[in-house]
Amino acid sequence: MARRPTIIDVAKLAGVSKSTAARALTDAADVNDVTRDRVRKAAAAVGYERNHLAVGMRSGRSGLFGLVIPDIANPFWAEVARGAQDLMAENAASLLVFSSDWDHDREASHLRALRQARVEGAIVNPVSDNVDDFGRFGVPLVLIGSSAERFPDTPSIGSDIRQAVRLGLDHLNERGHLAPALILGPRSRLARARFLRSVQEHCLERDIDPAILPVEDADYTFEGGHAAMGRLMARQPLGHLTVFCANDLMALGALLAAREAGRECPRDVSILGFDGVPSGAFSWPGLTTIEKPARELGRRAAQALFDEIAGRHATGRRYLPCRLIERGSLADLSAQTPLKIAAGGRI
Amino acid sequence: MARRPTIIDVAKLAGVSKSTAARALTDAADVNDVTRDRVRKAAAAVGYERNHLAVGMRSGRSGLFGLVIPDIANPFWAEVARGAQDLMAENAASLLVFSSDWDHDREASHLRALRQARVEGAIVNPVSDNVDDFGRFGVPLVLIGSSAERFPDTPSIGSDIRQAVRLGLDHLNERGHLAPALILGPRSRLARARFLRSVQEHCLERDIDPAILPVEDADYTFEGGHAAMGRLMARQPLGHLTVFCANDLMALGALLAAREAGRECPRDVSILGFDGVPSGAFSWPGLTTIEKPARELGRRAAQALFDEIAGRHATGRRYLPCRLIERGSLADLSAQTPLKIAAGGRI
DNA sequence: ACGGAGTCCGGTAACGTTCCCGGTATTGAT
DNA sequence: ATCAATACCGGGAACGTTACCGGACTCCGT
Repeated sequence: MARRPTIIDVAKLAGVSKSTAARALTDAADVNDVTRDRVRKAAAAVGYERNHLAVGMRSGRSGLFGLVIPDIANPFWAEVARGAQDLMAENAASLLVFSSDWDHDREASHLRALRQARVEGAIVNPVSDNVDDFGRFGVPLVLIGSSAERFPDTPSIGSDIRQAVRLGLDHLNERGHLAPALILGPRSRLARARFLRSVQEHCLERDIDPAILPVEDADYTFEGGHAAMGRLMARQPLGHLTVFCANDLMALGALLAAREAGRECPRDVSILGFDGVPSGAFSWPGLTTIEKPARELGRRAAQALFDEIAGRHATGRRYLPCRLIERGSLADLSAQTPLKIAAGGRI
Repeated sequence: MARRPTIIDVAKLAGVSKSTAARALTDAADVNDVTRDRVRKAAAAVGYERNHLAVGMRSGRSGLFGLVIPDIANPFWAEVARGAQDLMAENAASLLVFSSDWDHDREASHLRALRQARVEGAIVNPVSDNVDDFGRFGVPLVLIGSSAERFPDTPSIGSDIRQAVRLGLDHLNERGHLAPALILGPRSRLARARFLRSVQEHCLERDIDPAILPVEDADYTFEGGHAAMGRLMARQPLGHLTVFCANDLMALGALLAAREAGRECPRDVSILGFDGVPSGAFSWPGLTTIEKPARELGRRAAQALFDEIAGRHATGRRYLPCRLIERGSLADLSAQTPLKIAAGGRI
């Protein structure tokens, strides 16, 4: 188990000083070409590989970055991680990944680990309410996800919920669904408020009273969506039922609830999801949904971090547009019920 | 933008030498309790956080570990990553995550980055055939996944395919499916051979000629499974068709193909998957499958790494058992076709 | 009073790298 | 032949931490 070769070993073999060896290997000036070549050969011969710990120590740049997300096993966050990581690899940087499980203590602990590792920057989906944790992080930070809105002073990136909701509602409208029921997340979550507010705004634009939309609360889980759909069907046992769910998991739960109740999708019920999880492609029918640009979110967050480090401060929040994915969970009601509510009241 | 406080700042404020400060903060002996307390207070006061780069440099232990997998966005590998990362967090270590995209060059590049970061160990799902890359990695290594079998000299962990196949075949048997068709991966993949061999072994145990099992090749994708199922149905247009797929994605593709052909699952076709991806829970019917212990795989790989570092060499390959998840994609044929093939060979 | 054991602390070196500075050799111009 | 400019190289310091060693002090038994 031999010691790993250092630059001194390389220098010795090449017959130069370590300073020259370092210069040669860092493509710096002030080195003769033949010397540089000799050093390169020597480095290859002894199997030298630069010690990034030492480099980081000397230069202050560790080449390390951090990513703290709720759960790397969650497909959305996995995509975000992938995007961030791709950009890191392109820039010869490495990414430390942590899962916080929506737990404040765990988050704090991971942030501490990040600082101790002397990361050059970090991307975080904040679960903590403590602004100080981020304001005084001491390292360039980019927040990501809807919960980042609580920290206006820190640069952040998220998907454009307003645009997404408009996209969904427009699409629903085109297909003749004018007043969909809503299955939302828990009242404590910021994302719920933003989603609901966007729906209300767009309804008003269409002269629809938002108050007529049936709303059910759930908890962003499959089971929650299943139960909420049950309540919705109890409230409206007859006629076509259209539901706009605040995430795909609840939409899939709603889909199952409908089938169990003997109401077939898209014949008797229409379901629109929100997220773009892969599972939506394999349900029956396939889930029509609005896809968040997860991977791009990760890439852009990483890019923002690089920009920040390079001195291009881009504070404030940036929104990335979402995309509609049509599969089969929406009925086309536009023919059979022509403008039932629209221009003023023809049946 | 003040400089980050070092242990010298702490020592100064506490009125001790940096040696004493270091001792106090590392819970070492040879330091008075009141002194230790004073140092702790001082550290908190200046907001000191230990520089892991310097520690790693001095002690040779960086606290960093590496994970190189094909794709962090793939749900199976995301689970593996999560398991590994959980164990890292429990041991105050950090995990560097890389996606190789099944690309040799990318893999090599990531391994180099890992060595330069002076990781204490790495978990790798090998894509490269080059034994040297791993034999001379220079850092404790644990391989993971079926492709690791090519490297018998390096400790590795994988799911127990033989046990998994027996589980699936036994379950199929109990429900009256004696000779399922097979949808396998590409012939180039090692996992295919192992899967097929296990099926053959278990068939022989039951006095079934493996040669009578219809086999179709695909490429582990949804589309591949879809096409393979089409060919299978063309070969056997009548009667109940039972298919054992080598992964869940192909199984879901097969499910769709069956439905498109008007053959209802589980009435007309039965489909058994292999992997345990989340999407299988949301298909219709839910996909009965054999779940690989992905998260546990990650945990155990990390544990093996720690063991290795602690000097407990555990070379050789370890297999983790898989688990059957019953959902709805298998018909129960045991009543209607009582032992049609069993005792001796009537078709 | 003295030696020895024990407790606590400070100085120094070392980890591997890069940067700064000064030194030598070479070149070209006068 | 001399000087200045240039090209190239080596020595040393520094980044922040911990391990090692030795020194100072207290306490106790003789």
